[in-house]
Amino acid sequence: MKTETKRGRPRKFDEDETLDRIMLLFWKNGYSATSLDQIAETTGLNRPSLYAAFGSKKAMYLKIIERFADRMHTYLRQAGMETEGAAPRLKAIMAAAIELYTGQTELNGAPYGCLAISTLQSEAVEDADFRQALDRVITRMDKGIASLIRHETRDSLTENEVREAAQHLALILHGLSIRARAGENPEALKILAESAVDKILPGTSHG
Amino acid sequence: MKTETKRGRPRKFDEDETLDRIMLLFWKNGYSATSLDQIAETTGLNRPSLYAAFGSKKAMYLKIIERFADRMHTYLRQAGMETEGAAPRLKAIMAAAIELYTGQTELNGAPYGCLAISTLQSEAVEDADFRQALDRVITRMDKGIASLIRHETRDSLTENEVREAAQHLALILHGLSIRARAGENPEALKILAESAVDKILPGTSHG
DNA sequence: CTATTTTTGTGCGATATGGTACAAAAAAGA
DNA sequence: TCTTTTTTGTACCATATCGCACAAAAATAG
Repeated sequence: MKTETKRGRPRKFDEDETLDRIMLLFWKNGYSATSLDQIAETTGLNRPSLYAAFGSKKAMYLKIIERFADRMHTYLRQAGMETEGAAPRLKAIMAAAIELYTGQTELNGAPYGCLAISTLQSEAVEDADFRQALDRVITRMDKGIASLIRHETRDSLTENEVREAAQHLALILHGLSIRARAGENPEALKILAESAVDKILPGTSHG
Repeated sequence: MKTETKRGRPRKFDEDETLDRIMLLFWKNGYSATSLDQIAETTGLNRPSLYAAFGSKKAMYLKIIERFADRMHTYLRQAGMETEGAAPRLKAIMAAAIELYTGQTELNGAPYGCLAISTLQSEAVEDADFRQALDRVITRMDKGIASLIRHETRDSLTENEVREAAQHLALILHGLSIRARAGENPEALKILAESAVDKILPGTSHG
């Protein structure tokens, strides 16, 4: 624990809180439409301080994406642990994701969808770093869901079935993020998510 | 047919070809990251001409989105008519969409995903016109797929089953667009799409 | 108290931005 | 030919953009 041993003038701001504010800006406007002036205003910092702390606008954004992905991971994992069985856990995870997408969590009170899905795409062609960040987020979601399915359905599914079901559910989830940002009804999205799990997870009763 | 009856100086450019070039720019860079200078350069027109012909940057973009949705509609409809039966038609449509998303059509030779899904989202929160445009594109896709399913499975499905399956497939399709723009393998996406149809369409054999 | 280190804040610089005024150009009408 | 209409192209405007010098400020170390 290294505390209070730094030499120079102390920082006037809390780094985590500042990153949260910047995240909300990027989440609302996207990357290109967010300016350093806006960031400076909502954080109360001036540009040189921002630049010194986080580097360029791009570095700031990519750091925030990574941070978001981490938080999302733990948030969804936690949501999945409140029930048992593959299908119920998957449904709980998807319901939790939809709640976040539609602005019903403390992380974001507005229906902005998934930060990565909503804002990374438009920049993904011109800049390879953005494209890779997007692909990492997707792959991470695939693997996370696959790991849950694999764990909950020991030996009853082949590895291919597990991975395929996980990708199908991730595809659905990303589609739901888009609809959340398009302003669609949260409850309707939850119903879609539930029935999607029933259809996609092998061995579940098909209505 | 009113031709060659206009009074003033003739236009130096073909409107359709020009819109195509602008579309590709927006498709690549997104809305905010595309400048009028870039548009002027790739079209060979200067800004006043562009402005006179299409209005503001925003009007230009929204017109191009609408035009894209129309083309996509006819393109997918045509792809679906080359087979018979609900599942084969849906698979053909999804395969065609993936080919377009991954840059294997003459409309776009690069893997940019769906123009609307890729570029509309980031602007959808700040500007209600963009959000509505996004929602229209989504709803149109829902209805198009539902209409096909309804037509191909007369009486064997309830209206609710039809609409739900259509929305599930649209969700998958939008997820696939994201993955295409993220650079994922087109053949892998096609396999995912095929198996998704098998799982989602009621009454199809479940692997 | 002095030197050192780090952050802050003012201010700037070079360029890019969306949009437009205005005159020249190119067609048709009379 | 002379007017009218429409498009073109130059030049411009006000502002916004990202990024950075540079000195003052605020802490610690000796």
